[in-house]
Amino acid sequence: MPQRRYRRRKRERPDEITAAAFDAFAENGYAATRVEDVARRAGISKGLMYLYFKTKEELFKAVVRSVVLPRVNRLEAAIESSDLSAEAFLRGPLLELMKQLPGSPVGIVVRLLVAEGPKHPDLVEYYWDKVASRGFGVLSRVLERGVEQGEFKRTAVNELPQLLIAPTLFSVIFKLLFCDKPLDINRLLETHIDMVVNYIKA
Amino acid sequence: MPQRRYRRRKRERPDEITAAAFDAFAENGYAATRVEDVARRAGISKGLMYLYFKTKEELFKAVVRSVVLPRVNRLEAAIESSDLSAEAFLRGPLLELMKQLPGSPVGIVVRLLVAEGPKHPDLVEYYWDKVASRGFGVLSRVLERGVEQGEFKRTAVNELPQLLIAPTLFSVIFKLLFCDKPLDINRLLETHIDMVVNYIKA
DNA sequence: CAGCTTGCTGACTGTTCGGTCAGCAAGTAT
DNA sequence: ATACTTGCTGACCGAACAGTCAGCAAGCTG
Repeated sequence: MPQRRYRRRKRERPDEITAAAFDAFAENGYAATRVEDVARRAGISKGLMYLYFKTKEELFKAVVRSVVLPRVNRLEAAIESSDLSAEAFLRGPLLELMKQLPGSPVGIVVRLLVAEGPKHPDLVEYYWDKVASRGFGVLSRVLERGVEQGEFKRTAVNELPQLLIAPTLFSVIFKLLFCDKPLDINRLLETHIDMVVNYIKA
Repeated sequence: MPQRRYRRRKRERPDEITAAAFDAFAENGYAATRVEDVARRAGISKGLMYLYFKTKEELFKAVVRSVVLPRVNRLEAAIESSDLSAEAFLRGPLLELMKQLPGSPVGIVVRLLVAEGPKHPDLVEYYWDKVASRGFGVLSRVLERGVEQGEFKRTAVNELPQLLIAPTLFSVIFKLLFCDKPLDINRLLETHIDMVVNYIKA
Protein backbone atom coordinates (compact mmCIF):
# COMPACT_ATOMS: atom_id res chain seq x y z
CA MET A 1 0.00 0.00 0.00
CA PRO A 2 2.41 2.66 -1.12
CA GLN A 3 0.45 5.60 0.24
CA ARG A 4 1.55 8.93 -1.28
CA ARG A 5 4.08 10.52 1.09
CA TYR A 6 4.76 13.76 -0.66
CA ARG A 7 4.33 15.69 -3.84
CA ARG A 8 7.08 17.30 -5.85
CA ARG A 9 6.49 21.03 -6.00
CA LYS A 10 9.80 22.64 -6.67
CA ARG A 11 8.29 25.80 -8.04
CA GLU A 12 6.15 26.80 -5.09
CA ARG A 13 8.33 25.65 -2.23
CA PRO A 14 10.44 28.80 -1.74
CA ASP A 15 7.47 31.09 -1.24
CA GLU A 16 5.71 28.61 1.00
CA ILE A 17 8.79 28.25 3.12
CA THR A 18 9.42 31.97 3.52
CA ALA A 19 5.75 32.50 4.35
CA ALA A 20 5.87 29.79 7.00
CA ALA A 21 9.12 31.22 8.33
CA PHE A 22 7.63 34.68 8.56
CA ASP A 23 4.75 33.36 10.67
CA ALA A 24 7.09 31.45 12.91
CA PHE A 25 9.52 34.34 13.35
CA ALA A 26 6.62 36.66 14.01
CA GLU A 27 5.44 34.47 16.86
CA ASN A 28 8.72 33.64 18.51
CA GLY A 29 11.45 35.79 17.06
CA TYR A 30 14.33 34.51 15.00
CA ALA A 31 16.56 32.95 17.62
CA ALA A 32 13.77 31.06 19.35
CA THR A 33 12.35 29.58 16.17
CA ARG A 34 13.56 26.10 15.29
CA VAL A 35 14.13 25.28 11.67
CA GLU A 36 12.01 22.21 12.22
CA ASP A 37 9.06 24.39 13.25
CA VAL A 38 9.31 26.28 10.01
CA ALA A 39 9.46 23.01 8.10
CA ARG A 40 6.40 21.64 9.84
CA ARG A 41 4.43 24.81 9.13
CA ALA A 42 5.42 24.59 5.50
CA GLY A 43 4.42 20.94 5.45
CA ILE A 44 7.86 19.66 4.55
CA SER A 45 10.80 18.00 6.20
CA LYS A 46 13.66 19.87 7.72
CA GLY A 47 16.06 18.47 5.17
CA LEU A 48 14.13 19.98 2.31
CA MET A 49 14.46 23.40 3.80
CA TYR A 50 18.18 23.07 3.53
CA LEU A 51 17.87 22.29 -0.14
CA TYR A 52 16.26 25.67 -0.73
CA PHE A 53 18.14 27.77 1.81
CA LYS A 54 21.73 27.07 2.72
CA THR A 55 21.38 28.10 6.35
CA LYS A 56 18.85 29.43 8.79
CA GLU A 57 20.38 32.85 8.32
CA GLU A 58 19.79 32.77 4.57
CA LEU A 59 16.20 31.91 5.29
CA PHE A 60 15.95 34.91 7.56
CA LYS A 61 17.22 37.24 4.89
CA ALA A 62 14.84 35.79 2.34
CA VAL A 63 11.95 36.43 4.70
CA VAL A 64 12.82 40.07 5.21
CA ARG A 65 13.22 40.57 1.50
CA SER A 66 9.96 38.91 0.60
CA VAL A 67 7.91 40.86 3.11
CA VAL A 68 9.41 44.23 2.61
CA LEU A 69 10.23 44.63 -1.03
CA PRO A 70 6.75 44.37 -2.54
CA ARG A 71 5.49 46.84 0.01
CA VAL A 72 8.12 49.43 -0.69
CA ASN A 73 7.67 49.12 -4.42
CA ARG A 74 3.96 49.60 -4.11
CA LEU A 75 4.45 52.64 -1.91
CA GLU A 76 6.96 54.28 -4.19
CA ALA A 77 4.79 53.80 -7.23
CA ALA A 78 1.68 55.11 -5.52
CA ILE A 79 3.47 58.19 -4.34
CA GLU A 80 5.28 59.12 -7.51
CA SER A 81 2.14 58.78 -9.58
CA SER A 82 0.00 60.96 -7.34
CA ASP A 83 -1.01 64.37 -8.63
CA LEU A 84 -2.27 65.81 -5.38
CA SER A 85 -0.87 69.00 -3.93
CA ALA A 86 1.93 68.39 -1.45
CA GLU A 87 -0.24 69.24 1.54
CA ALA A 88 -3.07 67.06 0.33
CA PHE A 89 -0.60 64.29 -0.18
CA LEU A 90 0.75 64.52 3.35
CA ARG A 91 -2.72 64.67 4.84
CA GLY A 92 -4.11 61.97 2.57
CA PRO A 93 -2.15 59.03 1.23
CA LEU A 94 0.88 59.45 3.47
CA LEU A 95 -1.20 59.67 6.63
CA GLU A 96 -3.18 56.67 5.48
CA LEU A 97 -0.03 54.68 4.96
CA MET A 98 1.30 55.68 8.34
CA LYS A 99 -1.89 54.52 9.97
CA GLN A 100 -1.62 51.12 8.38
CA LEU A 101 1.96 50.34 9.22
CA PRO A 102 1.63 49.60 12.94
CA GLY A 103 -0.75 46.72 12.27
CA SER A 104 1.11 45.34 9.29
CA PRO A 105 3.85 42.75 8.87
CA VAL A 106 6.29 45.60 8.72
CA GLY A 107 6.03 45.83 12.48
CA ILE A 108 7.28 42.28 12.69
CA VAL A 109 10.14 43.01 10.35
CA VAL A 110 11.14 45.99 12.43
CA ARG A 111 11.21 43.82 15.49
CA LEU A 112 13.33 41.21 13.76
CA LEU A 113 15.68 43.87 12.47
CA VAL A 114 16.10 45.58 15.79
CA ALA A 115 16.66 42.31 17.55
CA GLU A 116 18.95 40.60 15.08
CA GLY A 117 20.26 43.51 13.06
CA PRO A 118 23.54 43.92 14.88
CA LYS A 119 24.41 40.34 14.03
CA HIS A 120 23.48 40.64 10.36
CA PRO A 121 25.19 43.77 9.07
CA ASP A 122 24.63 42.87 5.45
CA LEU A 123 20.92 42.53 6.06
CA VAL A 124 20.81 45.96 7.66
CA GLU A 125 22.70 47.33 4.70
CA TYR A 126 20.20 45.75 2.37
CA TYR A 127 17.33 47.21 4.33
CA TRP A 128 18.91 50.61 4.24
CA ASP A 129 19.42 50.55 0.48
CA LYS A 130 16.16 49.00 -0.52
CA VAL A 131 13.80 50.42 2.08
CA ALA A 132 14.89 53.15 4.42
CA SER A 133 16.82 55.41 2.08
CA ARG A 134 14.25 54.98 -0.67
CA GLY A 135 11.49 55.88 1.75
CA PHE A 136 13.29 58.98 2.93
CA GLY A 137 13.94 59.89 -0.68
CA VAL A 138 10.27 59.82 -1.51
CA LEU A 139 9.43 62.01 1.45
CA SER A 140 12.12 64.48 0.48
CA ARG A 141 10.75 64.75 -3.01
CA VAL A 142 7.25 65.47 -1.76
CA LEU A 143 8.53 68.24 0.48
CA GLU A 144 10.65 69.63 -2.31
CA ARG A 145 7.67 69.70 -4.63
CA GLY A 146 5.75 71.61 -2.00
CA VAL A 147 8.49 74.23 -1.80
CA GLU A 148 8.75 74.58 -5.56
CA GLN A 149 5.08 75.13 -5.93
CA GLY A 150 5.03 77.75 -3.21
CA GLU A 151 2.99 75.68 -0.78
CA PHE A 152 5.73 75.22 1.78
CA LYS A 153 8.54 77.29 3.22
CA ARG A 154 12.00 75.78 3.06
CA THR A 155 12.72 74.68 6.62
CA ALA A 156 14.95 72.22 8.44
CA VAL A 157 12.33 69.59 7.73
CA ASN A 158 13.51 69.54 4.14
CA GLU A 159 16.76 68.00 5.25
CA LEU A 160 15.08 65.85 7.87
CA PRO A 161 12.32 63.91 6.16
CA GLN A 162 12.74 61.39 8.98
CA LEU A 163 10.83 63.81 11.16
CA LEU A 164 7.73 63.09 9.13
CA ILE A 165 7.55 59.42 9.92
CA ALA A 166 9.24 59.22 13.31
CA PRO A 167 5.89 58.86 15.12
CA THR A 168 5.08 55.94 12.87
CA LEU A 169 8.05 54.00 14.12
CA PHE A 170 7.07 54.97 17.62
CA SER A 171 3.60 53.61 17.00
CA VAL A 172 4.90 50.39 15.51
CA ILE A 173 6.99 49.72 18.56
CA PHE A 174 4.37 50.87 21.00
CA LYS A 175 1.89 48.47 19.54
CA LEU A 176 4.45 45.71 19.47
CA LEU A 177 5.23 46.02 23.15
CA PHE A 178 2.16 47.53 24.73
CA CYS A 179 -0.61 46.35 22.47
CA ASP A 180 -3.01 46.21 25.41
CA LYS A 181 -2.24 49.74 26.62
CA PRO A 182 -4.44 52.59 25.51
CA LEU A 183 -3.09 54.87 22.83
CA ASP A 184 -5.02 56.45 20.01
CA ILE A 185 -2.47 55.88 17.32
CA ASN A 186 -4.55 57.36 14.55
CA ARG A 187 -5.08 60.54 16.45
CA LEU A 188 -1.40 60.69 17.28
CA LEU A 189 -0.45 60.45 13.63
CA GLU A 190 -3.10 62.92 12.50
CA THR A 191 -1.99 65.45 15.05
CA HIS A 192 1.59 65.02 14.06
CA ILE A 193 0.93 65.58 10.37
CA ASP A 194 -1.18 68.60 11.20
CA MET A 195 1.65 69.96 13.30
CA VAL A 196 4.23 69.44 10.59
CA VAL A 197 2.06 71.00 7.90
CA ASN A 198 1.41 74.04 10.07
CA TYR A 199 5.11 74.37 10.67
CA ILE A 200 6.17 74.31 7.06
CA LYS A 201 3.19 75.90 5.32
CA ALA A 202 4.11 79.05 3.48
CA MET B 1 51.01 26.09 47.77
CA PRO B 2 47.34 26.72 48.29
CA GLN B 3 47.17 29.75 46.05
CA ARG B 4 44.06 31.86 46.68
CA ARG B 5 41.38 30.79 44.22
CA TYR B 6 38.63 33.21 45.04
CA ARG B 7 37.42 35.76 47.52
CA ARG B 8 34.05 35.75 49.23
CA ARG B 9 32.19 38.90 48.25
CA LYS B 10 28.57 38.16 48.72
CA ARG B 11 27.62 41.80 49.00
CA GLU B 12 28.98 43.06 45.71
CA ARG B 13 28.34 40.06 43.52
CA PRO B 14 24.82 40.90 42.33
CA ASP B 15 25.74 44.30 40.95
CA GLU B 16 28.89 42.99 39.35
CA ILE B 17 26.96 40.22 37.70
CA THR B 18 24.21 42.44 36.33
CA ALA B 19 26.81 44.88 35.08
CA ALA B 20 28.67 42.11 33.29
CA ALA B 21 25.42 40.77 31.92
CA PHE B 22 24.45 44.18 30.60
CA ASP B 23 27.72 44.44 28.69
CA ALA B 24 27.32 40.96 27.28
CA PHE B 25 23.69 41.45 26.29
CA ALA B 26 24.56 44.78 24.75
CA GLU B 27 27.14 43.15 22.54
CA ASN B 28 25.29 40.04 21.48
CA GLY B 29 21.68 40.30 22.52
CA TYR B 30 20.02 38.12 25.11
CA ALA B 31 19.54 34.88 23.23
CA ALA B 32 23.05 34.78 21.84
CA THR B 33 24.75 35.45 25.17
CA ARG B 34 25.90 32.38 27.10
CA VAL B 35 25.59 32.40 30.83
CA GLU B 36 29.20 31.33 30.96
CA ASP B 37 30.23 34.49 29.09
CA VAL B 38 28.52 36.58 31.70
CA ALA B 39 30.22 34.63 34.43
CA ARG B 40 33.65 35.06 32.89
CA ARG B 41 33.13 38.80 32.50
CA ALA B 42 32.10 39.01 36.12
CA GLY B 43 35.14 36.97 37.11
CA ILE B 44 33.19 34.14 38.65
CA SER B 45 32.13 30.62 37.81
CA LYS B 46 28.89 29.80 36.09
CA GLY B 47 27.64 27.95 39.14
CA LEU B 48 27.89 31.05 41.28
CA MET B 49 25.67 32.94 38.93
CA TYR B 50 22.96 30.45 39.63
CA LEU B 51 23.28 31.08 43.34
CA TYR B 52 22.36 34.71 42.81
CA PHE B 53 19.88 34.38 39.94
CA LYS B 54 17.66 31.37 39.61
CA THR B 55 17.62 31.36 35.81
CA LYS B 56 19.03 33.24 32.89
CA GLU B 57 15.66 34.93 32.52
CA GLU B 58 15.78 36.25 36.09
CA LEU B 59 19.17 37.68 35.30
CA PHE B 60 17.73 39.41 32.27
CA LYS B 61 15.03 41.06 34.30
CA ALA B 62 17.50 42.16 36.92
CA VAL B 63 19.59 43.79 34.22
CA VAL B 64 16.69 45.78 32.81
CA ARG B 65 15.73 46.89 36.26
CA SER B 66 19.19 47.95 37.27
CA VAL B 67 19.85 49.97 34.13
CA VAL B 68 16.54 51.64 33.81
CA LEU B 69 15.28 52.41 37.28
CA PRO B 70 18.00 54.78 38.46
CA ARG B 71 17.71 56.69 35.21
CA VAL B 72 13.99 57.15 35.45
CA ASN B 73 14.17 58.18 39.05
CA ARG B 74 16.80 60.76 38.29
CA LEU B 75 14.74 62.11 35.42
CA GLU B 76 11.56 62.36 37.40
CA ALA B 77 13.24 64.16 40.25
CA ALA B 78 15.01 66.59 37.94
CA ILE B 79 11.82 67.45 36.17
CA GLU B 80 9.54 67.85 39.13
CA SER B 81 11.99 70.10 40.91
CA SER B 82 12.51 72.42 37.97
CA ASP B 83 11.06 75.92 38.18
CA LEU B 84 11.45 76.88 34.55
CA SER B 85 8.54 77.97 32.44
CA ALA B 86 6.96 75.12 30.49
CA GLU B 87 8.41 76.30 27.21
CA ALA B 88 11.84 76.79 28.67
CA PHE B 89 11.62 73.34 30.14
CA LEU B 90 10.78 71.72 26.82
CA ARG B 91 13.52 73.60 25.01
CA GLY B 92 16.04 73.10 27.78
CA PRO B 93 16.22 70.07 30.05
CA LEU B 94 13.83 67.89 28.07
CA LEU B 95 15.60 68.50 24.78
CA GLU B 96 18.90 67.84 26.49
CA LEU B 97 17.64 64.55 27.83
CA MET B 98 16.31 63.55 24.45
CA LYS B 99 19.67 64.24 22.89
CA GLN B 100 21.41 62.02 25.37
CA LEU B 101 19.18 58.97 25.11
CA PRO B 102 20.28 57.64 21.72
CA GLY B 103 23.84 57.19 22.91
CA SER B 104 22.97 55.83 26.31
CA PRO B 105 22.40 52.34 27.68
CA VAL B 106 18.70 52.95 27.29
CA GLY B 107 19.14 52.25 23.60
CA ILE B 108 20.41 48.82 24.49
CA VAL B 109 17.50 48.20 26.80
CA VAL B 110 15.08 49.20 24.10
CA ARG B 111 16.66 46.73 21.77
CA LEU B 112 16.47 43.98 24.34
CA LEU B 113 12.87 44.82 25.08
CA VAL B 114 11.81 44.91 21.47
CA ALA B 115 13.59 41.69 20.72
CA GLU B 116 12.63 39.68 23.77
CA GLY B 117 9.60 41.53 25.06
CA PRO B 118 6.97 39.31 23.50
CA LYS B 119 8.44 36.36 25.35
CA HIS B 120 8.61 38.15 28.70
CA PRO B 121 5.22 39.73 29.26
CA ASP B 122 5.84 40.39 32.92
CA LEU B 123 9.00 42.28 32.06
CA VAL B 124 7.11 44.44 29.59
CA GLU B 125 4.49 45.06 32.25
CA TYR B 126 7.20 46.08 34.66
CA TYR B 127 8.72 48.41 32.13
CA TRP B 128 5.36 49.97 31.45
CA ASP B 129 4.62 50.59 35.11
CA LYS B 130 8.02 51.78 36.18
CA VAL B 131 9.25 53.57 33.09
CA ALA B 132 6.93 54.29 30.21
CA SER B 133 3.79 55.37 32.03
CA ARG B 134 5.80 57.39 34.53
CA GLY B 135 7.62 59.11 31.71
CA PHE B 136 4.40 59.97 29.91
CA GLY B 137 2.99 61.19 33.19
CA VAL B 138 5.81 63.64 33.65
CA LEU B 139 5.38 65.00 30.15
CA SER B 140 1.67 65.39 30.68
CA ARG B 141 2.22 67.38 33.81
CA VAL B 142 4.62 69.74 32.08
CA LEU B 143 2.12 70.39 29.32
CA GLU B 144 -0.66 70.84 31.83
CA ARG B 145 1.39 73.34 33.75
CA GLY B 146 1.93 75.26 30.53
CA VAL B 147 -1.80 75.42 29.91
CA GLU B 148 -2.59 76.51 33.44
CA GLN B 149 -0.09 79.32 33.28
CA GLY B 150 -1.42 80.55 29.98
CA GLU B 151 1.67 79.65 28.01
CA PHE B 152 0.07 76.90 25.95
CA LYS B 153 -3.25 76.29 24.29
CA ARG B 154 -5.00 73.06 25.16
CA THR B 155 -4.54 70.85 22.13
CA ALA B 156 -4.58 67.18 21.25
CA VAL B 157 -0.97 67.07 22.37
CA ASN B 158 -2.20 67.26 25.95
CA GLU B 159 -3.66 63.80 25.61
CA LEU B 160 -0.76 62.58 23.50
CA PRO B 161 2.42 63.33 25.38
CA GLN B 162 3.93 60.46 23.40
CA LEU B 163 4.13 62.85 20.49
CA LEU B 164 6.78 64.79 22.32
CA ILE B 165 9.29 61.99 22.54
CA ALA B 166 8.43 59.88 19.50
CA PRO B 167 11.41 61.22 17.55
CA THR B 168 13.64 60.17 20.41
CA LEU B 169 12.66 56.56 20.02
CA PHE B 170 13.16 56.96 16.31
CA SER B 171 16.65 58.27 16.92
CA VAL B 172 17.49 55.50 19.35
CA ILE B 173 16.57 52.89 16.81
CA PHE B 174 18.13 54.70 13.91
CA LYS B 175 21.41 54.88 15.72
CA LEU B 176 21.13 51.27 16.77
CA LEU B 177 20.70 50.01 13.24
CA PHE B 178 22.29 52.62 11.01
CA CYS B 179 24.95 54.07 13.25
CA ASP B 180 27.18 54.70 10.24
CA LYS B 181 24.51 56.47 8.19
CA PRO B 182 24.35 60.23 8.28
CA LEU B 183 21.61 61.80 10.36
CA ASP B 184 21.87 64.92 12.44
CA ILE B 185 19.97 63.62 15.43
CA ASN B 186 20.41 66.76 17.49
CA ARG B 187 19.01 68.94 14.75
CA LEU B 188 16.15 66.52 14.28
CA LEU B 189 15.20 66.74 17.92
CA GLU B 190 15.63 70.49 18.09
CA THR B 191 13.42 70.98 15.08
CA HIS B 192 10.81 68.70 16.49
CA ILE B 193 10.62 70.51 19.81
CA ASP B 194 10.46 73.83 18.00
CA MET B 195 7.62 72.50 15.91
CA VAL B 196 5.67 71.25 18.90
CA VAL B 197 6.13 74.45 20.84
CA ASN B 198 4.95 76.51 17.88
CA TYR B 199 1.94 74.30 17.58
CA ILE B 200 0.81 74.57 21.16
CA LYS B 201 1.98 78.04 22.12
CA ALA B 202 -0.90 80.30 23.15
C1' DC C 1 6.37 -1.67 -18.27
C1' DA C 2 11.53 -0.52 -17.14
C1' DG C 3 14.90 2.82 -16.28
C1' DC C 4 16.34 7.32 -14.94
C1' DT C 5 16.39 11.79 -12.69
C1' DT C 6 15.72 14.41 -8.76
C1' DG C 7 12.55 16.35 -5.18
C1' DC C 8 12.12 14.77 -0.84
C1' DT C 9 12.46 12.31 3.77
C1' DG C 10 13.82 11.47 8.51
C1' DA C 11 17.17 9.35 11.24
C1' DC C 12 21.57 10.72 12.69
C1' DT C 13 25.64 13.63 14.35
C1' DG C 14 28.25 16.93 16.72
C1' DT C 15 27.89 20.60 19.45
C1' DT C 16 26.26 24.11 22.30
C1' DC C 17 24.38 25.59 26.44
C1' DG C 18 21.13 26.07 30.56
C1' DG C 19 21.12 24.24 34.79
C1' DT C 20 22.94 20.95 38.81
C1' DC C 21 25.68 19.38 42.59
C1' DA C 22 29.32 17.21 45.31
C1' DG C 23 32.93 18.90 47.34
C1' DC C 24 36.43 22.44 48.39
C1' DA C 25 38.35 26.34 50.60
C1' DA C 26 37.67 31.28 52.56
C1' DG C 27 36.38 33.27 56.40
C1' DT C 28 34.62 32.95 61.43
C1' DA C 29 34.01 31.50 65.96
C1' DT C 30 35.96 29.26 69.84
C1' DA D 1 45.05 25.40 66.33
C1' DT D 2 40.28 23.17 65.49
C1' DA D 3 35.74 22.97 64.17
C1' DC D 4 32.09 24.98 61.69
C1' DT D 5 29.53 27.70 58.24
C1' DT D 6 28.86 29.04 53.64
C1' DG D 7 30.51 31.43 49.33
C1' DC D 8 32.33 29.40 45.58
C1' DT D 9 34.15 26.12 41.92
C1' DG D 10 34.13 23.32 37.80
C1' DA D 11 33.07 18.89 36.12
C1' DC D 12 29.06 16.97 34.68
C1' DC D 13 24.21 15.98 32.62
C1' DG D 14 20.54 16.09 29.46
C1' DA D 15 17.97 18.51 26.21
C1' DA D 16 17.69 21.25 22.24
C1' DC D 17 19.00 22.19 17.80
C1' DA D 18 21.59 23.47 13.27
C1' DG D 19 23.04 21.04 9.73
C1' DT D 20 24.03 16.27 6.97
C1' DC D 21 23.26 12.37 4.07
C1' DA D 22 22.03 7.80 2.41
C1' DG D 23 18.40 6.22 0.39
C1' DC D 24 13.47 6.32 -1.05
C1' DA D 25 9.81 7.38 -4.18
C1' DA D 26 7.38 10.79 -7.42
C1' DG D 27 7.07 11.52 -11.80
C1' DC D 28 9.13 11.65 -16.19
C1' DT D 29 10.60 9.35 -20.79
C1' DG D 30 10.50 5.91 -24.34
